[in-house]
Amino acid sequence: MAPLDSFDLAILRILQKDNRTPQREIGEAVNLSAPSVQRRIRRMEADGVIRAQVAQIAPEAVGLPLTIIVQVELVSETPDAIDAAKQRFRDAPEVQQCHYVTGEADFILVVIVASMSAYEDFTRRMFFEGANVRKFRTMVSMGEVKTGTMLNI
Amino acid sequence: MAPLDSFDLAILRILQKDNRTPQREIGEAVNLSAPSVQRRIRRMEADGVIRAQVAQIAPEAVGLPLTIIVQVELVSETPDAIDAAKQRFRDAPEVQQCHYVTGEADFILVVIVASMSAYEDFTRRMFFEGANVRKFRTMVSMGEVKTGTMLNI
DNA sequence: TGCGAGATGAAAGATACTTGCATAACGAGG
DNA sequence: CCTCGTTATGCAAGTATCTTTCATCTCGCA
Repeated sequence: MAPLDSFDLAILRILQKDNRTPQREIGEAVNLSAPSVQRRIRRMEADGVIRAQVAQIAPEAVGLPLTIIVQVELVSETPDAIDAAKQRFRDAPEVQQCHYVTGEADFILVVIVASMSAYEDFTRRMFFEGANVRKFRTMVSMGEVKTGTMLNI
Repeated sequence: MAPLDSFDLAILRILQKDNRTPQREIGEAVNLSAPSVQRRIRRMEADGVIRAQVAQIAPEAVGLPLTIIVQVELVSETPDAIDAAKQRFRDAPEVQQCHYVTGEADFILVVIVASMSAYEDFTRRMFFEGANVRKFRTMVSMGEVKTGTMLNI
């Protein structure tokens, strides 16, 4: 995997703001022809530098107004138990983000749901029924101060 | 703002996975012509249902391998103090996500940085120097189990 | 100096996007 | 029950963008 040069970074800076910018326009901004821009984008996609190209949807506009952050602590922390928990969280459609972390908690989840009762249902499926969870702490978001992935590159 | 019908939701389901799917292809999937698909996408952009269309970049590929979740507790919780903190976090390029939450903490931040010393520098700018922060708790991500925004619609 | 790998830009061809227009569906009001 | 106005739709044509090809260039290295 070839390292990224300053052209690649300049292209990424544009694409992470708006990936529908025409290649011609990107080329003008970075001093490269449109085909060159395209080849670099393709290479970065193949290398996994660009993970996906997506539309970001406002959750409240599609009936999912609740964002909840959850700290999860496991009972058993054997590798198998941790892998099982990871798989469980990965497969849950309500889970937007999940991090395995150091510190007092084992996992931090960002969950988006339609209502509190939907969240209650989620906790039952995820944290009870032999789920190896010692305890979990719920923090309800009262406001999305900042969202998205705008890397500082 | 017109409510979303099942066509809109079907289009969103496709776009949040891959927004470079051709409109013709989307049209075939949802039983609509390409121009209709386009008009619906434009309307949802104008209404703010679609917030942005972006490329998702792998942080570690651009020299930002550290993801850190921070719980922040303020000293003063007057509206002015809270707004000041929000503005501070919003303006910091290292902050990817910031939620104002209920519970023991006031804010949850997701911070992406190049190194621990970059994080230390960040904490000095954000949490010291008269920043109205009583305490903050750092949790370093040992693994991104799941990332992104794939709403369950 | 000469070679080879890799990247580049110009141009042509293919694909996708956009617009104009006539028609059809839906509601509100007579 | 009908008519009208509003809105959404598909088709077709025009425009812009993307993609491929190919000749050239650059750079590292022998």
